[in-house]
Amino acid sequence: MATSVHPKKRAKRGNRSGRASKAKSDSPSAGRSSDGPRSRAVQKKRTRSALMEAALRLMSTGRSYTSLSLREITRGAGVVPTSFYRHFPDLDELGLALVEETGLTLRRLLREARRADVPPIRIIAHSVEIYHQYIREHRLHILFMASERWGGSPLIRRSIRYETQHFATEMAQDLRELNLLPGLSMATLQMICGLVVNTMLNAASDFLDVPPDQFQVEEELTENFVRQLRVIFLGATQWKDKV
Amino acid sequence: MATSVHPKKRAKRGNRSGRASKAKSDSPSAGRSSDGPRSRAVQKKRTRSALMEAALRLMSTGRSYTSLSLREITRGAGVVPTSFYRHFPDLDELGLALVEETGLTLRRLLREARRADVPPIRIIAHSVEIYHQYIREHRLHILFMASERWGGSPLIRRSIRYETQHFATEMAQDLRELNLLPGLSMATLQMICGLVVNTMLNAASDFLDVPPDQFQVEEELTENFVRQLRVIFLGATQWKDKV
DNA sequence: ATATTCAGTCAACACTTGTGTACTGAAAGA
DNA sequence: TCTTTCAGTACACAAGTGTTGACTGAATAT
Repeated sequence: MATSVHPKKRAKRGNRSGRASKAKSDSPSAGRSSDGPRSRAVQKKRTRSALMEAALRLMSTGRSYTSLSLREITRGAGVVPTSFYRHFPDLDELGLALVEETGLTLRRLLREARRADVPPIRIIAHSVEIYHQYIREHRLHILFMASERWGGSPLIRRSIRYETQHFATEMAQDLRELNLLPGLSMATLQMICGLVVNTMLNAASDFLDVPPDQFQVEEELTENFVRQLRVIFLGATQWKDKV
Repeated sequence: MATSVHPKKRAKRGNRSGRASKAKSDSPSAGRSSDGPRSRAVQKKRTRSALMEAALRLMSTGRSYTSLSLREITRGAGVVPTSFYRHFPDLDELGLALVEETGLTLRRLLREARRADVPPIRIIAHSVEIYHQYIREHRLHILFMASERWGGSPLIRRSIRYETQHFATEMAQDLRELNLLPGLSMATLQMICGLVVNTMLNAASDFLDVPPDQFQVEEELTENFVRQLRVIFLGATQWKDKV
C-alpha cells in the first residue's frame, strides 16, 4: 500500500501466485496427514493425482504448462520437490499422464453424445449442449489439452495430436453408423471430423478465456460455435467424393 | 533513499532447457561491432530486431515463448542482459512487438491474395498456394502467432486474438467486394471467415510441426487443408440467413 | 568546443531452479 | 516376530533467473 514508492512496475507475466510464499522451506502439507485408509498403493495414487491436479490448478490462471516448474507443482501438491521423482521421471511425463486422463474423459463425452436419439435437425445443437456442459465440468483438462496442443513440449504435442486424431476417428465412425452424411467415404468423414474437432478445441479455448461469469459473452461464443458447425455440416452434405 | 525492501517475488519461468549451455559469461557479439553506418537510431533498431529475431530463433526448436528467459534472448542477440531494458520493459512487450510485426505481414498476404483475378473455381486452391508459400517465407512468425495464440501470456493472447479478428474482418470485406457468397450478411461472413482463419492457423501449426524435408507429408497436409476449406465454402454457399 | 544523451557494459543482489545423496518410519512381506 | 520395501523428507549444491545501480564512451545537441 503506502510502500509503493517505486515506479509502476508493469504487470509481469502470468505468474500471479497469490501466496506471498514467505516459506523458505518447501512446505509439506499433504505428505502423510490424517484422514482415510493409508495403504501404500492408494496413498501413492493420491499423491500422484495431487501432483497432476496441482499442475492443472497452476495453469488455471493463464499460464502455460511449459512455464511451470517442478518445484511449483510439488509445492502446490503439498509435497517436497524430490518426491516428484517417486511418481514421474520428468515434467513431460506428468504432462503425458494428463493427456491420457483427458483422452479418457473425452471418449466418455463421445459415448454420451452418441446415444442421442434426437431428430437430426437438433443433433448439432444437442451435441453442443453436451459439449458445453462438458467443458464446464472438465474445465481444466480441456484447458490443458487445447492450449498445450501447440505448446512447448514436442512430446506432449505429439501425444495430444494422437489423442485428437483418435477422437476424430471415433466420431467419423459414429457418423457413419448413424448414417448421417450417407455416401461419403471414410476418408472424407475423417477429414470433416478433423475440422470439427479443431473447431471444438478452438471454441473451447475462446470459451475458457472469458471469466466464468460473463454470461452474455458465453452466449455469443456458443452461438458462433453452433453456426460454424452448421456451416461445416452444410458443406458436408453437399460434398461429392470424386470417383 | 529508496528503502531496499523489494517485494519483487514474481519472476519465474521454466527453463527446461536441457542443453549444457557452456557459455559461462554473457557474450556480447553484436554490441557495437563492425559494419555499416552507426547512427544511434538505426543501431538501436538493429539491436531491437536482433532481440526479436533471437526470440523467434529460440522458439524454432519447439519451445514456447513463455518458457524463454530474458537472459537467453539477450544471449541469442549477442547483447548483455541489462541491455534488454533499453528496448522493452518486459518480455511481454517483446511478444507484443512480435505480434504486431506478424500482423503487418499477414495483412500483406491478404493484399496479395486479394488481387487474384483467377476463376472462382480456382480461387481456393490459388489462395492456399499463396498462403503455403507465405508460411514457408515467414515460418517463424507464423509459428509464433499460431502457438502463442493459446500460450502462456494473457496479454499476448489478447493481442493475437485482436489481430486475427482484424484479419478475419478484412477477409470478410474482401469476400463481400469480390461478391463471392452473395446474399450473406456481414455478420455471417465474419463468422465464416473466423472459421477459415482458425483452420488456416491450425493447418499452419500442423505444417510447421513437420520437418521441412518431409515432402510427402507436406503434400498430404496441404491436400487436407484445401479440402477443409472447400467444405467450409461449400457450406457457406448453402447458408441461408434467417430473416 | 563543450555539454548532454543514452545504448551497451559490468558487477552484484537475492532468489529460484533441477537434481543428487542420505535418512526416516510406517506399511507389506517373511 | 523380524526384515525389507519405498513414499516422503532433509539438506546441499551448482547453475540459472530478473533486476538494480553505477559506469563508459561515442553519437548528438548546443
